[in-house]
Parts: sequence; structure tokens; C-alpha cells
Amino acid sequence: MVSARQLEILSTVIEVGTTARAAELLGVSQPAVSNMIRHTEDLVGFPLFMREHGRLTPTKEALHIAQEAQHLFMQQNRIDNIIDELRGGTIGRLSVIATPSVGHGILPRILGQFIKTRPKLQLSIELGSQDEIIRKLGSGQADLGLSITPPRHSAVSVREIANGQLMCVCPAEHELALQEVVSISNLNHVSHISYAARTPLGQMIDTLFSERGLERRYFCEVRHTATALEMVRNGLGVALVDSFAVIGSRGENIAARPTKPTLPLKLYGLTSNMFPTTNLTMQFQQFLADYLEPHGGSGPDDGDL
Amino acid sequence: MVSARQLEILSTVIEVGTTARAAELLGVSQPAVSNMIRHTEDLVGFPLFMREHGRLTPTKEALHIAQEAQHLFMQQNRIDNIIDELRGGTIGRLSVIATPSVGHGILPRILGQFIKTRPKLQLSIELGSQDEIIRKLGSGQADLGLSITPPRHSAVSVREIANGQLMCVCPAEHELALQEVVSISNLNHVSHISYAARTPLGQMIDTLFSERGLERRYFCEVRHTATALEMVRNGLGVALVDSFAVIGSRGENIAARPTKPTLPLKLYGLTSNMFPTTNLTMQFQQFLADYLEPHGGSGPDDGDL
DNA sequence: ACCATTCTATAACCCTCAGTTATTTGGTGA
DNA sequence: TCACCAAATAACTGAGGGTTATAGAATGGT
Repeated sequence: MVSARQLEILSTVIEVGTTARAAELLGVSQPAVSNMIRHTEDLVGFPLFMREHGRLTPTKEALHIAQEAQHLFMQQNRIDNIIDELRGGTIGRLSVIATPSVGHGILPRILGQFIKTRPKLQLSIELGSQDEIIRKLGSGQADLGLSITPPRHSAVSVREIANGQLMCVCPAEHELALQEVVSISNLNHVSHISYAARTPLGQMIDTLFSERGLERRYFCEVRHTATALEMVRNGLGVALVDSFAVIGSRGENIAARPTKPTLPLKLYGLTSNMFPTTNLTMQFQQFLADYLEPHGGSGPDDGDL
Repeated sequence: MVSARQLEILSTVIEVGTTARAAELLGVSQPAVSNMIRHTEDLVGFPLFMREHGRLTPTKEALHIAQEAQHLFMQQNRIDNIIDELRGGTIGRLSVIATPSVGHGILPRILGQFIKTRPKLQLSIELGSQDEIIRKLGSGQADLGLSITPPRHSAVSVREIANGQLMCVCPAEHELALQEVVSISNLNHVSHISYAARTPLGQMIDTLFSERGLERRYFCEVRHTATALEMVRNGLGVALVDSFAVIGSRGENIAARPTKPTLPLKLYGLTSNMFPTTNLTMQFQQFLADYLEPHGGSGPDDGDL
């Protein structure tokens, strides 16, 4: 019925007293204001201003309407702000589920960076297996899955977020730390901490070794890179760890070296294609990619953390 | 930034699921909806719907915005309702100040009728002298003054609301009740209740009598018609009372007769011209006029109440 | 496999309405 | 009476929200 613009003009005229000043305020010409008021009066069916002595004085009705209109303007502003924030990704909910390797290492650190500029964000971080990731994504309970093994599943789309590689991690004073590049065959001659055959990382490493006719020997079997790292940190041995986990960890007393041959792997971002991917999710993936890009390859300088 | 119309269309599409049904709902064509959504997406800078399988499914962001927009629509509706009610005079504040003659008699009765169709109205009734009426009107504390003596004052404008006359009121069994018309000279031969010389009614009647070479004799002097009426009702005598007071009173056991000569008077509506007169005030004046119009003159049938 | 149906998107056109500039009218005060 | 200021009017413009007609993609029934 009566438009927001009409209420805006009405309010402004009441506020500043004359059509000319209102027009100035609103950035339009004086006749525009004059016409709009007349038009609005026709519309509502009763006078909004008394014309006397060549001036406009608002009627009680007009004052009443202008009063109410303030609430409308509030809501308008509110919505505009919300849209701004949605565009900027500064509000919303971001639910990430990651494999433990990623979720323990880089994820908390990078999320910490991410929310620094988005304090209103509501976060959810969860760790889970491949299957759990798929399930949470499919049911809409999570926005983004992070994994270093890409699932082949019709309901999720996969994006390569960053390139990394397996790094050999050892105590800083370890003999292997003297080498710039560690040959994987060396691992069989030291106390090697590795992964259960069932785990994705275990399978991946198994494949790599057997492709090169090597046997994977290790004295300790763990499930997560975080565990392996912790053991290395305590001087219990050396381990192959994905570079993402290394980036995320505190680097005291441990050295990370690229391997020969290099064992490339990728960090994958997983989103459901049953649900629309939020803006925010896209932004976080990009943020991740940007953050990890310089750490990406196996520059020799990345060795010591 | 983003218009109410855009939000309306967005919400509707989300609600009903397809552009075609939304268009139908909104009473526009399907392309109008389609274009508007595209336009809105350009405006906000992020997608509001996923186009897949030839269908639109809203993004989380769109749902969020639509959610918020509901509040806006509420306010819109609220304002439209308020305007309707202001137009219909069903909301607002009506403050009436009347001389006691009017304020005791017809005013409560008529106001009772008036608010029957306007239950949300906020009322204020006050009684006061001419001077007080002028003052309250001038200070904006009252919207409408009612009086049977028109003030000559620049700050109030006067409207004649109804015609009436002085009526001779006596107990139903009184000798004067036998006459259809009572000659005012008769009053000097019965127990006559009249008004103090200071009161407007006293002055008015004084003038009438002296114009006809009569002396106004009375055994009892009161200030208000209500008092006079009450006395008549209790058989204490007869009185001249304006017809408005008679209409307002309960008519048991009393008779009202026109006089010879007729003593015309008018009910005046007084409004300040320092402040705009509200719609509602105008309506109430009209209501009064309509209500009193049939009772107006001195038809013989109006005699017995 | 194909056709009918349903939905979105595009194209080309239209018209109302909020805006413009230029000017007039009305009121007040020096 | 003139100068000044505010509101109103007139005549015009452009953009946006609308139209019809139609194309293109996906779904479902026989």
C-alpha cells in the first residue's frame, strides 16, 4: 500500500520541517518531495500536513505514522546489514568435519586465523572417518569435509585445496635430520613409527613402498598422524607424516624433511551436492588454499619448523 | 539497497518452491519473478538459489534473508493497518472538553455510541468553563470543545454542530405539562428553577426575558442544567433547559415542552487552529451532528421523553 | 523411446512513476 | 513595495518492474 520510500520522505519532512531541507537530506529535488507527499496524502485519504502561512506542519496522524515507520526503517537496516555480512562471510555457521590428521593439525590453527576477521561466526569442528564425513555431509549436518583421501561418492563434490607431501619427521638431533632429503629406504633402518594397514595413510604408504619393491617395516603402529608426531616429539622414533599435519604442529625439537622419492598428496575439500554450498564454506576453502599455498611443495626451507 | 518487493518475491519463491506458483501468488507473470530473482542476486552479490535439474533450491543465505524479511513484512502490515485505522478513525486519542450542560447530558451518551464502532479509541472527557475550554484547546491538551455559547477568540475555530432550543422542563404531572407549548411568561407564576446571572445560560435567558419586557423570577438558582434537571425530576419545580441536556437525560417522570417564543440556541464545536484538527475530531463532530439532527427543532413529538 | 508436462530463462517491448528543471504562487518581514 | 523563502505546479525523462512469446532442460507416463 504505502511504500517505504513514502514513509522515508514523510519522516524526513517531519524531522527537518521543510520540503527543501528534506529534499537536500534525501538527495532529491524539492518538487520530488512535494509531489510525493501530495501523492501519499491521496493514497492514505487524509491530510498529513497543514498548509498554513506557506509552511507545512504535520498532523497528529502524520506524526503517528512517522513514529511507527521508524520500526520499519530499523528492519530495513537490519536486513541490509545481514546481507552485507552474508556477502562478507562475517556471519553464519560453518561446520567442518575433518579426518583426524587434518583436524588435529592445521584445522584449529587456520580456523583461528579465519575467525579473527569474522568474530560473529558460529563454528563447529568435528573429527571423523571418511565414512562419517560422507554421512555428515550427506545429511546436511556439516558444510565442509576435509580429508587427504578423496572419496568417490556421487553425493559429494571434491575440490583440491592444496598440495602437500609426506614428510619424514624425526627428532631434531636425529641422524636423519642431517640429510636434506630422506630416502624412504632409510626408514627401514631406524625406529619407524607408522600407520595401521587399515587407515588411509597406512594404505597409501603401503602402496608407495610396494611400488618400489620395498617392505614397510616399523616398530610401532598408530592410527593418527597426531599420535605419530607426538611420539617423534618425544624421541621415540621417526615417522612419515603429511605436510599438513607438520604445518599444524608446534615445531620444537623436531625436524621435517622431504623424502626421496617425494610422496605427493593433496588436501581435499568435500561438499555435499545435495545441499547448496554456502558462501562461507567457499570462502573458507579459499582461505585454506591461500594459507597452505606457500607451504605447499617441498622447498628445502620448509624443513625446519 | 534491497527493496521490499525483492524480499517479498524471494520469500514467496522460497515458500512455494517454484517461480511459476510464486508468480501466481503475487499476481504477476513468471518471467517477472525470474528476472527479479536474478536481479536481486546481482545486487547482493551471491547466489540465492541453486539451479539444478531445472529447479530452484534456495541457498542457506537466501533462507536466512527470507527469515529476517518476515519481520519487515510484519512492520509493513502494521503500518498499513495503522493507516487504515487512522483513516477509519478507529484508533487514536480523542480528548473532549465540554461545558457542564453538554458534558453531563448528551456527551457521555453519544460518546458511548461513538466508541461502539471504535473500540480501540482512547477517550478523555473533561468539563470546564468557557475559559478553561479555550485554554485547553489553545494548549493542545484537548482536541474538541463543546459549548452552547460561541466564544469569539482568534485561536479557536467554531463549527455549528446542531440546532436546539431552550425547553421548559417540568414534572410529568405538572400543570404546565398539559400545554403543548409553554409561554415563558408562565414561568413567573410557578416554582421556577433558573441559573445564576453569571452563567452563560443565565445571561442568555436574562437577555431573552428583558428583550420581551419580562422580569426573570425564580425561587432557586443553580449553575448547571444537570442540577436543574435533577431538581425537576424530584418535583421541586420547572426549569428552562437546553434541548441537548434534555436529550441526554433519562426522561422518566418529566416532560419537556417547547417554549413560546422559541428560544433557539446552537451547539458549537470548538477546535484550536494552533494545532491541526485530527480526522477523528472531525468525525466525532459529524457523528454528533448526525445524532442530534433529528432531535434538532421543536417537533411536538419530541416533547415527551 | 517418445511425448506431454513442468519449470526456468531469454528476448523484445511497454508504461507507470519517481525523478528532473524551470517557473509560479503565496506569505512574511525589512 | 520589494526581497526572500517555501511550497506547488507544469512539462518532461528514464529506469525499473511489468508484459507476451518462446526457447531449453528435466521429469514422468504410456
